[in-house]
Amino acid sequence: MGYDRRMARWQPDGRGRLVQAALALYGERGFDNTTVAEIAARAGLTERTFFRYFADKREVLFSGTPALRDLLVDTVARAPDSATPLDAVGAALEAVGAMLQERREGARQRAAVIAANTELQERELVKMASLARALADALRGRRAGEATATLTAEAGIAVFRVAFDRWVEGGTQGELPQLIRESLAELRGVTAAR
Amino acid sequence: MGYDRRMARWQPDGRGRLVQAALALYGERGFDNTTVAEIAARAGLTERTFFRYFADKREVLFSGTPALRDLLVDTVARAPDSATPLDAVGAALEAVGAMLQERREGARQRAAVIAANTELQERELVKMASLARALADALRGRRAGEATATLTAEAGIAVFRVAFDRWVEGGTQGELPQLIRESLAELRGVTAAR
DNA sequence: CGGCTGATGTCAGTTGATGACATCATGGTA
DNA sequence: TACCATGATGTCATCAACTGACATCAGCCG
Repeated sequence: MGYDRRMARWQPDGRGRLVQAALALYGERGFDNTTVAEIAARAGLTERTFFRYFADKREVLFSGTPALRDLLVDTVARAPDSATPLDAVGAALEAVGAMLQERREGARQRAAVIAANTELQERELVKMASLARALADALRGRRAGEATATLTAEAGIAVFRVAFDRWVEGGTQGELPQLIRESLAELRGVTAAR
Repeated sequence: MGYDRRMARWQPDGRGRLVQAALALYGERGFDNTTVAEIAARAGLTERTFFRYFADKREVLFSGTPALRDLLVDTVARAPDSATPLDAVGAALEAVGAMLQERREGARQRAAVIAANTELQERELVKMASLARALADALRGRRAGEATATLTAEAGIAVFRVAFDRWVEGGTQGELPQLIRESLAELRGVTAAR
């Protein structure tokens, strides 16, 4: 009932199927022991098609990055004028933290896959760097100085990294947004004059 | 006179020749348009030999990293007990800055090659991350707390990045160690409570 | 009907990377 | 002296990541 009998030429959402297939295979057999051909096969597609959607074998794990970037940028932009750059970044990080606190299991599974492979860690660094750049741009949009923007953004990403690691390691206890607040406080302590 | 007439079977320092050849070719024709076979040929060696010295095509540009790491770690270790973690990191960064202030042209040439290619930027991020980890370890050796060590180290690397960019962009003016001091001061301003 | 478009497939080729095995000056040792 | 171990290199074969050129064909639109 309600079934659309027109034969679609292909199954829908090839891209999404590739993401799922890759995540599963990387988790089961490891990144190195998985070929692109196998991913494509599991998704009912071809190797060539995989490379149409993703620039390379790693990129398939990072399809969520643009959404994170948007959330960061929007949150910084919405911060009140009275907020310092670091305040605005803190709010943005907490927003991302809240988003990940849902998706909890998915985020951890993905983190485990990445932690198991150097090449994937490389790509993760690249993505983090791109988020830092986006944050810095957003701060410049708030009239922060060039160096201030870069430093605040990179320090913020470091804060996120620390909090995220704690979150992943620390079993069920601990909510990511809270861990982010704590880490940010520690950063403030670290840089305070004696 | 003093000429050693024993025919060495191979030219000396194959590794060094590969580094020079790669730097030259990457600079002339770009990283992508250079094959490993070409690098090896210019060095009078074989593709297979290249991969005995370097894990991959990029790694050849980062042979200096261990020296930097050692300098950072040693400087942190030598910092007086009275120094805060951030003070110690600042001293270490300045030491590296002084080292690069020599080698000036070499450092810039290398930076230009890396700036021209995404894959190389990736690897640079990896190296920076490894330096951050080394710094954090050194701080833990000074009894800094876990999070404090990580945050200080990563913030320090961010400071270095900002200073280095300014140094590279800013023509002849500006000494790297001085730029590092300035950037560190800006970090302190950024994180100061209002 | 007929042509255009977009998602996919097919095929061939380049290159980065790795394993297995060969070569042979050097340097020590029987 | 003769011999053998070693280490740096070479040769060959192979895999898998990626890329370019071209083919297919359902659905849509005029």
